[in-house]
Amino acid sequence: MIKAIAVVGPTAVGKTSFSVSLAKMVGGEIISCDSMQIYRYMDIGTAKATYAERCGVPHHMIDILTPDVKYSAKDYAGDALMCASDISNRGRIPIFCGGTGLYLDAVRYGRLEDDGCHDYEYTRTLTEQAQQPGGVDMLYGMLMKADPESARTIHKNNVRRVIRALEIYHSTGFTKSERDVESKTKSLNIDMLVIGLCSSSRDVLYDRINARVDKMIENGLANEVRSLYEKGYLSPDYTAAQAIGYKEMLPYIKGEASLTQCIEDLKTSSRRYAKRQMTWFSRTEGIIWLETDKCGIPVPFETAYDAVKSKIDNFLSKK
RNA sequence: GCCUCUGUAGCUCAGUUGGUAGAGCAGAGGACUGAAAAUCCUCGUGUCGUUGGUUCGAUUCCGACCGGAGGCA
Repeated sequence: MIKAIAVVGPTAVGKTSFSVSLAKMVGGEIISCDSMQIYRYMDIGTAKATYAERCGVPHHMIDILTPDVKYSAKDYAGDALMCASDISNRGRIPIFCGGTGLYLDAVRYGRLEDDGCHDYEYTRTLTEQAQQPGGVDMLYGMLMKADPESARTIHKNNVRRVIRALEIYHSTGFTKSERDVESKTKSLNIDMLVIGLCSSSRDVLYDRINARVDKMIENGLANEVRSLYEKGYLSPDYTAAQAIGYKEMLPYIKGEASLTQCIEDLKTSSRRYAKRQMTWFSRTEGIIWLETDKCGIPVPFETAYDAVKSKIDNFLSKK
């Protein structure tokens, strides 16, 4: 069983600096848990830790793919677990750090074996059917028949998830609900202490987000987006093109919107994203919350660390 | 100076043939097991510019005034 620490929380809350200090404190290495930092050339917009910010602490799962490659939670779970295992074998502590809740859950609870639960031909057909008039209701009707339990928890307008549930049933013969129950009860490969960073107030966090966006612009976000666009990396069907910062800046690069407008949109998207992350992590099992700022000033690491030190010591020493 | 249009939710605007109003966006809350920085769900009382008048009753009709836009001089 691998022992790992995770540092999670909404965007701009201060995960990067906390995790680096923590790594130095406990002798750890960072495993990024971020669906967009895995892509190369997307540095400013994804707020990757700079070389200086890393302070010599090794960072993994960053810059592993070009932005035209599709990646998934399952891929991440496999790759990240290998990293963690390697770090652990070298006698160091793997520290997951990032804001992609699903990826972290995939590491903790996901299934790693490839059991052929994909059928791209099938999902393409369903996606086309969803575009037809009445298609959404038809797909939902199919799901109610195949997997009534999932149908109860998935809203019919959430076409993506309706289709995913249908795909699972179609390609494995098991319903999504059956598989979920199974993965909830299986034994885990990793024991994780999850520390959730949060802000003393919503306003403080939002101020930090807005300021960070302004900083990204200063640091040349527009040029980064332009360069990706020119290389064809922001084609709408790439996962990377969904990244906040890139999709908001694109209208400016294309000359379709003003810079001011795009910056506003980028700030709005980031704030909403932060809210979704907080909702997600508020339901994360065993999470320990830690306030990392007061009145807009980050708390010194030592002060924050003191609040969780005993829990970390306990966790690391228990066999 | 005169004429026309306009003033309704934080923003952009509907609407009420007179019975105190509703969309989109923003905002708030929530869901989430192989696309997740994605996807989806729920939530709408605001001196209807101000002030007089007509009316049982005015945000709606009439007048004046104060903003804004355009036109003529």
